[in-house]
Amino acid sequence: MIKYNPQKIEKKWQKYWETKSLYTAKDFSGKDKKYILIEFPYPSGEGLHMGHLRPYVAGDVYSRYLRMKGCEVMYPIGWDAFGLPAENYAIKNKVHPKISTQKNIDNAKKQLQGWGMSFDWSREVNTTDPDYYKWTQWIFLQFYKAGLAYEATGLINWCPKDKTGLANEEVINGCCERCGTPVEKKELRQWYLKITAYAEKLLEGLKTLDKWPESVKLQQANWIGKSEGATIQFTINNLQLTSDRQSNVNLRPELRSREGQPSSRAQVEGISNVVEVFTTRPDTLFGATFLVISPELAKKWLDTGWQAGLDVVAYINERLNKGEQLRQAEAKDKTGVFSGISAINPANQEEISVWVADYVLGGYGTGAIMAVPAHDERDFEFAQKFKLPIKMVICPNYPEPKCPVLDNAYEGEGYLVDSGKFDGMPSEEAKWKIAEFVGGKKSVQYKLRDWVFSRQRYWGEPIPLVFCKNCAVNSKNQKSNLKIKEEEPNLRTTIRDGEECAIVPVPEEDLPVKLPEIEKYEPTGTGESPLATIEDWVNVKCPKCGGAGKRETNTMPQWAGSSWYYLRYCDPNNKKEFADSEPLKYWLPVDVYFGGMEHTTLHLLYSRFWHLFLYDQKLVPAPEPYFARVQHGIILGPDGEKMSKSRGNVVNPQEVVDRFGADTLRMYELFLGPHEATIAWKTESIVGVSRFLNRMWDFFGKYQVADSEYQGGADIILNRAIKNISEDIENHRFNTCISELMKLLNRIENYELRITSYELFCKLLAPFAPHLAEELWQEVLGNKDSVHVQPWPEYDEKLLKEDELDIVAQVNGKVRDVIRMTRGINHEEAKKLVLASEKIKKYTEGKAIKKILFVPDKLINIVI
RNA sequence: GCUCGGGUGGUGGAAUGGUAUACACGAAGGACUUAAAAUCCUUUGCCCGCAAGGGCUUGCGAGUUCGAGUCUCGCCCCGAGCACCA
Repeated sequence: MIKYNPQKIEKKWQKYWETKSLYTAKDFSGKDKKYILIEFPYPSGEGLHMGHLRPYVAGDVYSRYLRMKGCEVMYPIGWDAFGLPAENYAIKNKVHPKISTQKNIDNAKKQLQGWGMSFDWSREVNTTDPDYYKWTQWIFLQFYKAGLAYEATGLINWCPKDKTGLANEEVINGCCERCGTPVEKKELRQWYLKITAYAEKLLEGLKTLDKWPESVKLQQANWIGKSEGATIQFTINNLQLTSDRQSNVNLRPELRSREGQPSSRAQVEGISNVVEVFTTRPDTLFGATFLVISPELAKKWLDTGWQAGLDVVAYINERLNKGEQLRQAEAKDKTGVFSGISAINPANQEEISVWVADYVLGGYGTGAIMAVPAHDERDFEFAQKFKLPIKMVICPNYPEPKCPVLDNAYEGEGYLVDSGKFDGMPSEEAKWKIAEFVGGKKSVQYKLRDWVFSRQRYWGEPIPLVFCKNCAVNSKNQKSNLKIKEEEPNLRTTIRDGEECAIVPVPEEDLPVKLPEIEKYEPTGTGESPLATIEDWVNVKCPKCGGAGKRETNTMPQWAGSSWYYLRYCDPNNKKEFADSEPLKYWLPVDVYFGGMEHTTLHLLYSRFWHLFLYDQKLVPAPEPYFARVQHGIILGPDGEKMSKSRGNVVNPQEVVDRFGADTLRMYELFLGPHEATIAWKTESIVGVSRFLNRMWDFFGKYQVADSEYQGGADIILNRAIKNISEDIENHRFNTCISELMKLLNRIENYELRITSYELFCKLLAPFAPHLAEELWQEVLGNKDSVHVQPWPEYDEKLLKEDELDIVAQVNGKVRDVIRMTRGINHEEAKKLVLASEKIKKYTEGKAIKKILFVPDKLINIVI
């Protein structure tokens, strides 16, 4: 007998599938469409690794299954090819990223084909292809025109190693998501996408995603972080202003928080100087014994004329200069300083002190809080440290003559005490009553920050905007002189090199704005992009007036191209639009999106945002892009630690392919454990799967054309396998699919089978081990077409059940015997059989039988 | 600290409230072989027992139920995410 030689047969069938275009998806076919998506890879120099294998195999098995079920399946692939590694490689080796990227793509493509992936290569996209990023730029301009892309200067996260700004989502534990370097805060001019405008829609949309894992929805909801409360104003008493500001007190700077959104308003107008705070507990207002403002807000006060004590100024500066990581590390020990200012609690008119402390965040709410130490853990700690009054205003029980002395804050609900006319009121009810009483306004706050969208790096999509001084002047003249009807509604201006410039979007017909060829890719580190040094690219005719303009030199983050790639797959070669509405209508939404947890609050949130925006622009047919999401756990190294080069525990999938073949690799990966679990790779266990495939080969090798008509109980075994495997694939429980296949072989090995049963078994194997199944189907069973276009077997309900089965006999819930009975036996007869059992008699002898429970075709329980 | 997941043999893991430990790895013994590898057969949760057989067992403790790995409550441990968000 010829031995199973995976290397030989796998190459053969991969070529066969390619020439037959077996996996090309047709638009508008009459079949039930299924769009299966995996997160497209970054083509790195290292090639693809285990982290790619897991979702891709899962998606492949599912796609192959659905095709056999008769669906029109699109399982596309592309390349998320912009990004730092290619650029860093270019800096080191003086190779243009375009070239190294192409090399890596070719290599990765070979790998994927070697794994037997049934991707539709005719729809391949590449984010660095100008025909692709033309549309990334075009979508950016739609954001711009809608007022959702804006420029602002603010304190942003800055990675000192990658020398670029980062979005909030890219900071993991105070470190850069890419390189792990501690992130710094830097004051920079940046482009933002106003994702906060979609906070509510992003949150609401989650409720419609029934087929998403709860954990993913929860994580996104937490990240958006909605809180409902009230803003309340406190009057300040004795704010010292510098002499030159004394006469014209107007402390209302264009206050924008560190990421550009409007935040704190320190209104010091006329006689009444006011601090506004946000609280979710207005019911505790009578217990507010001091105010705390964030260093960020304090700094703004300083900048607008507040004359604070030297110690206060020193504290503010010290805190603001501290790195994010250090600030976080010191979080346990509260710091702060008395500002010298006092304020009036609007509920009881008591004078309270105002403090500056960095446990209050500048970028959230108003940047200032009312501190209620009795009912907030953090305020309590601060009050204890600085010996500030702690006044209890909520008691868990009422009426209670005395509230207990607190050794920590009571944050629960209860009844009001010491709160004037509100005494005795339930705290829940008091919330809005007190807020109203002091003229507070309802307010909703989100943790979500606007998305810092510009990067100071070379290898990304140029932001397609031009700055024009001339246009800014023209626009002013138009405005002041003639009231021209055609006034540009969207014309906004910015300051460049100290001069006001109009922001002019590059017209659609001039897109894409291509990345220029360049000598030096090094980031400048100053916050300027390396593109800024290329004079003849930067200097450009203004598309509006034809005068001298300058290009925006920042590029987009890697998340830009990946925020809409799944749309392009629907219509990858469209020259006129990012995708035509008809194929979009046919394919969307993505039916199942396989991917990793690490993207939950990055790509998965960003692309939902883009999609919701495009929906509002009537450019996509539905508000949510992904109908179902399936997340996988990471595969650890054999030592149970995360795979990493420095640890030396990296298992390269290629080694497994070379030794055992792709089918073994695929099946072992699935067999490891539940798809969503984190599991260590165990090289010595692979032989189990390899042995199975070898036995499969031998089993089919015994096949003879002289097939027997009678195959005994094999029909029941096969039918049950069809049912179990189908259900497990539908539920993405791939590990039990593999054990079902193994069980099937174990049970059926010694039967003589009909040819149709061999065929059936082969089809069940096809999604998992596509090469071996094809070999058996065509070469052994002698079929002329591919096994992968055969209809998936259906099971026969009648054949699932055997005529005789084992009924469990219990006494007091403990199994004492197993008795063979005919199917459908009734209570009376089953009872007789059980009571006649010697084993049962032993337990029931001399005891009174209280009752007998009967579960048809399952068990009998005798209670004594 | 808060929010989610989890804790089942030597290991990875299986089990619509109904025979816990399927499937696989490893281990032990045997067959084939000059030998080894490969392959095949047998055993393999723990304890007592020569055996027949019996008892115990899903992190710990309680509860609901005829019956709990599965449901409820409390505790312990592990993993992930967020992290002073007022």
